[in-house]
Amino acid sequence: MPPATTAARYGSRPTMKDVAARAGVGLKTVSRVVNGETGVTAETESRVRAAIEALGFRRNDSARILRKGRTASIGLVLEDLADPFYSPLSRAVEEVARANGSLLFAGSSAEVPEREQELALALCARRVDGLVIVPASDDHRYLEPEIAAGIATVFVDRPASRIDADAVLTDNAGGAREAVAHLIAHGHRRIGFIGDRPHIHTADERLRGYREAMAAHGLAVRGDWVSMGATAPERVRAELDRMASGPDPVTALFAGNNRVTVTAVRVLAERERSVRPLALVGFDDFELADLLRPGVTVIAQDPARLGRTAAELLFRRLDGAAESPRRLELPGRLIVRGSGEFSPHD
Amino acid sequence: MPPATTAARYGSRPTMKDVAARAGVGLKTVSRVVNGETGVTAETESRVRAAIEALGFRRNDSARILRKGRTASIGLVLEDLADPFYSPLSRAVEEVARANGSLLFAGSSAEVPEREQELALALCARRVDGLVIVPASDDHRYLEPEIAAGIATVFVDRPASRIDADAVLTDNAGGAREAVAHLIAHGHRRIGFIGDRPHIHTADERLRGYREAMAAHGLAVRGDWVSMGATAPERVRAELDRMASGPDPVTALFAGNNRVTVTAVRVLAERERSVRPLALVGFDDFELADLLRPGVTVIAQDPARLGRTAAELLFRRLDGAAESPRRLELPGRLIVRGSGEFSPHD
DNA sequence: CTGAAAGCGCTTACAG
DNA sequence: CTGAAAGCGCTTACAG
Repeated sequence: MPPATTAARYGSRPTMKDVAARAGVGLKTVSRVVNGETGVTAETESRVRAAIEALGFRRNDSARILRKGRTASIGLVLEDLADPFYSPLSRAVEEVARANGSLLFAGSSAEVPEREQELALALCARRVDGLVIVPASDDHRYLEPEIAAGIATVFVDRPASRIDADAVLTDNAGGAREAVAHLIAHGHRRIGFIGDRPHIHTADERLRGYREAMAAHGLAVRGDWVSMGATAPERVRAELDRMASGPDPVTALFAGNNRVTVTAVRVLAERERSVRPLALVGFDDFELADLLRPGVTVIAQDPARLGRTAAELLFRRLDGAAESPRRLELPGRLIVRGSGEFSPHD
Repeated sequence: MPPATTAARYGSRPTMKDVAARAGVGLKTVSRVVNGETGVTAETESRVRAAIEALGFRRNDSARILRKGRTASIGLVLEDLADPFYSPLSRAVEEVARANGSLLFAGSSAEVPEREQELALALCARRVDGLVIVPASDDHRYLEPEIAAGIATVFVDRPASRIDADAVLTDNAGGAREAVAHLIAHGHRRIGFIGDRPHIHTADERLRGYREAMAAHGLAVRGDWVSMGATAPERVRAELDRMASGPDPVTALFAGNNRVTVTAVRVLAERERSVRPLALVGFDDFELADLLRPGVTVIAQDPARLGRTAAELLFRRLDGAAESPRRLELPGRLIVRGSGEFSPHD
């Protein structure tokens, strides 16, 4: 038997028009029923519902969106969906979106500026209501027309560059100061810092905090105690080996992020027991840090809270909050577990 | 100076019509330029481009989508975006989507069947081209009309229930057999199994593999050696304490997933050194498993490969591959690190 | 090479 | 309580 209406063809779908025809009512009446509006007789409504059921109709929200303005979707652009730091952030953004009736587009920039821009603009072309961005680019002027056109945008983890925009950050410099002060309090004077590539905002801020804490305690920083660059294990390993050897080795390391910390833990675990243990404090907490021996002392960020805060600010903007851009800073938190409490003489 | 066109108002945007008016050409000509079609004089084209530039026009892809059919977007529904097992899977799906010119909607079901359904249907209403689903529900008949209407759907990690659909899975039973055989080969006869809640497909399959391996070696399984349920730490801790004590304690544990394994590691680490060490093999690998002492022996899945395989199958379907639903199984891989190689006499 | 008309599937504004 | 018309911003099919 051939299909009764176009709607029954594979790959095509019934529309409100089809439902209206089958129920013998006008298009607008179907729309009323589908949207739960008042002013439809119970009898009419049940005829419409029967037609919807029989045809397997489901409203096309893409069409609805075109007519309505808001798309009830937001976009998230970050470095890497799979990164254990960013995945709780994503989840938090998603939860807030859900609570506000929005769907979430998610995409990874892989820390490539062009990919960030491509993704963000593709999302703008879809007319997402708003954007949460962990920036990879160092120039966000490309977003100015989009923001002016009404796409609310909140940056998270790192601020926007060359435009004035909302941002939710961790107090990176403050956390770094606390980490380094902790090592100093345990007697260290020669403290190394291995961080991510310079010009990444968080890396620069943590370096600043390191320098400030050293200066505040009257300690000079030797050039070869600081290393900024890719967080690839080979580089971190080589730099740590270098800093920890020679006539005047560092006695403690402040690791600038998660990946550096993990490599440092590996390197330290491999060193012979005879060698004096190096103290270690890392920026960013990570799963199982407490199960390692020694446990790893860290400055913990709260990525879920970063995401939640950013998304909530986004939806406040969408609800009309029109003050000038804000920068929110969340504190880091020192978690003492053992690796940061060796004295230089242990 | 008041804005020259409606397009300049805050929150509203120029359309092709505005561009056409400004450039003094027809709508279709603008469309041709925007879409890089041929058959436009260089002179006309540059007039159009100038108008686009001046107005800050960006094509509204939502409108385009409505007219074209394909939305160039796919949806991903999984248990938890932030879970370290699923986040590489998400990233892999995203990469394949990107390679195929699609954007990705992502959402977490939180293992709640109603949330899975709500999310999946919301995505269908947006008319995503396809769906990758890690199911939480045990009845997917609600998706039948959507699939029939042309929304390609691939299940991953767990199969669909009550409908016939594509699925990409790990060979859970096979992996579990290998894990348990490994413990048996190291001399264990009394082996416990703590798994996730029954009726979760992967949990049931791993239990099956455990039983099969025991049976294959002529070993009976005592009822109190098996515990299926929520993977909350308190429960796992209590069950492990129970199994490892009493007159006839287990000498080895096969942990049914990541979360169970981590809790087991904690519990074992807390036991006094005097107690005989329990051997442990976990299902699922996890970061730093090699840095723990002892390193944790696991059956590793490849979540990124699961995601990639599922997404690639999805796009093959979208390109017209219309064979009947397939079930692909990827192998697990035993990684020996120390925790699974204690004999019962150590 | 160029453009006017119709239509994608809805909602809005209005009339009966 | 109900529905016909217009329109959201594009693309398609067609004509000049």
